[in-house]
Amino acid sequence: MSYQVTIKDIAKKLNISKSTVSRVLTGNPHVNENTRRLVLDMAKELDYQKNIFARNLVTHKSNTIGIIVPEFVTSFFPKVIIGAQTIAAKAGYNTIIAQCNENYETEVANFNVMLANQIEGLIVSVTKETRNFDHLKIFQRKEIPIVFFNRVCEDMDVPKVVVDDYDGAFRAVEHLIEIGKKRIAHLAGPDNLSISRRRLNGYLAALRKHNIPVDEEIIIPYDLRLDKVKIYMNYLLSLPNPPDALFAINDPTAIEALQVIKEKNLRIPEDMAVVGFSNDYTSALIDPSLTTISQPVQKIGETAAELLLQLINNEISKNSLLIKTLTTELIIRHSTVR
Amino acid sequence: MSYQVTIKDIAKKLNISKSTVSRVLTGNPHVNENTRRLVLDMAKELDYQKNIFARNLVTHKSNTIGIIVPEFVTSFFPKVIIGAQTIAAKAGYNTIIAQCNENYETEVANFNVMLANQIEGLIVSVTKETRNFDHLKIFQRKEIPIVFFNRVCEDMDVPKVVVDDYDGAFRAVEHLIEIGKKRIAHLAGPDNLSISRRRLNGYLAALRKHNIPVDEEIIIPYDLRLDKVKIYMNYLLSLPNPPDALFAINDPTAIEALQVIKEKNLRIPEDMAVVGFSNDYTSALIDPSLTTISQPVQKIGETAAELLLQLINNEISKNSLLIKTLTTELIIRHSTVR
DNA sequence: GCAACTTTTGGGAACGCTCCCATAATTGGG
DNA sequence: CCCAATTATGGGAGCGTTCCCAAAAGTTGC
Repeated sequence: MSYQVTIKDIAKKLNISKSTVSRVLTGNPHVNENTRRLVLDMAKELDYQKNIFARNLVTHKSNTIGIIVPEFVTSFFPKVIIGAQTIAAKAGYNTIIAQCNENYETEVANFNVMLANQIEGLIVSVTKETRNFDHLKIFQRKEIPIVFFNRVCEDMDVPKVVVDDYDGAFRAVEHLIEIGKKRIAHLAGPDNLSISRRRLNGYLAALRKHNIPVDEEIIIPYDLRLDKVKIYMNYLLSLPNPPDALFAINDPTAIEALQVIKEKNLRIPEDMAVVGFSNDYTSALIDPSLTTISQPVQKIGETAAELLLQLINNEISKNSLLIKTLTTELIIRHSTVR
Repeated sequence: MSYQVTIKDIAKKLNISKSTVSRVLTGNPHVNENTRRLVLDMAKELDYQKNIFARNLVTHKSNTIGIIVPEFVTSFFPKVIIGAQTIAAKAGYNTIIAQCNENYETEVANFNVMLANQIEGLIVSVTKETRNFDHLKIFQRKEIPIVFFNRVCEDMDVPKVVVDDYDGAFRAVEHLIEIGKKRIAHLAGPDNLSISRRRLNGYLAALRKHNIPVDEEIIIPYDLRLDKVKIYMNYLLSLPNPPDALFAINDPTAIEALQVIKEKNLRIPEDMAVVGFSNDYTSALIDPSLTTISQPVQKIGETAAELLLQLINNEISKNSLLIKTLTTELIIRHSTVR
């Protein structure tokens, strides 16, 4: 690496002490206006770049937060990151980002990267494989604040940002009932994710409210590996008493299901209506377009970052049970209404 | 932040010098096997975490590379990042990621973040607005290696990773000609992006090869703002002699065009065939599914990172004119063949 | 014209680490 | 059994900052 200009160089050039230079550069008011100008000009002239490692070493602050997400392929997590990064940057914080390919080992490795980088706080959504949370507890021991979003660990007493999955699912299913559906299947997520459970509960509540019997036979929790959807759909459609509607845990699942239904030449929504969850970019574009629940994606990231910064600055308690729930919106398209 | 365990703590506990501890932790071989074990065990027991700021300060190495991408919404750039990050991690490098929302000012700001973080190398794809490259030249002055990918600055003598846009476009257009199309429009990208020019050239070459006259009237360069596509398509379709096919600069453009064509109740591909470029996730799912050119996305990131690491280690020359060109693949779907 | 301030500057320790140089411990050959 | 060679350890400077404390310079009032 090429030679780095230091405050010492500036000091020497101006024949003053490095303390004074440092004072100028840190915005300390106890310095003459004239010398301030001189230092600033010289810094610019020499193309001075502050050495953050030296700074972080003495201040014991890294000015960095971390974000760990399970995947990067759907646009959901990248959009959350944009939201979080925007807020962090405004507060002068750097962000380091890691994605886990939905893999538990990678997640643990990423946590260690975060630890090594001495982040001051962490925003996390876990992989669908994650059942053990010890790697998270290290952060609690070290008193590094954490904020969960989306896929949260409910047992940990840290703030969380979620959308109202229960309510969203409830409205999705109620919508199906309102268009006249009587037998609504549910492709659910793995039950280690609380998000799956909350959506399932919303589904169940809507059925109960409208006195529709719950049939375990048409509620299928699965591991979100899309190649499985075809199997489950074939199963559902070949039942003696097949469902007339499907509520899918998320849009990719719903889209996959739509393909299967189309292949079988069933009419959508007459024979089979479908609702997804998350309003992915693709959902408006496919044919038929997908009715779904949209969530304020970027807002999730912003809220998580705001919360994290408050934790870092001790404006709220580290293990507060704070849960920020953002609202969802039902978007009706052609997979339920022609 | 809570108290941090240092090598001094380990040394004190074991009654040895911090030099010896440091030797163990850096893998220096001049240390007794027995003390090595003791130090390692104690480090684990105390939950020792190396302070990278101190380390970076003395070694003058940040062990970090940067990646700057124009956007995060389509899955293209996130996938490239996965590829690059995987390679970097294998070499023991951290990665810091920044996205620019296709905004030039944000890009410049992100470059400064990279500078402040003393990255050892940078992988970049510029925004569609970027016409001035001074912010990149600072890196050259500081001898920090850069690798471009996808959207490159052709005037800069740094290694680049691209796909064979010319060839891809050529084959896309030749495919349209082979299915019998005679008047092929092109929705092109802004001409400051070399990627647009290369695809345009491939388009022109295919027409020339098959003796199809070039008509400037149906070649429309635009700024990639999707809301404009509708206007251009309406224009094209209302020409006295409208085109019978469209080659779009990328998949989002093609998908948008498909919507307009469908709204007008034209038959696809009979009245109007469409080919895109990039094989986005959505392209296989829409109706009709989109014929497109696929690129080895993750491989692009991997190649860029490999190149960058070689530059950092001085295994290749910094301003070599090295251009790695990866091959593309034509994926035929229903937007051109029923 | 001097004490008592206030404002501005300088000196230097400290942050946690690496790495050079010197010293101590161990080994082995004659 | 001693000296040289080898191996293992310790001491301490230095990386570029920040920040405390003290010193210097400038200001004020009587």
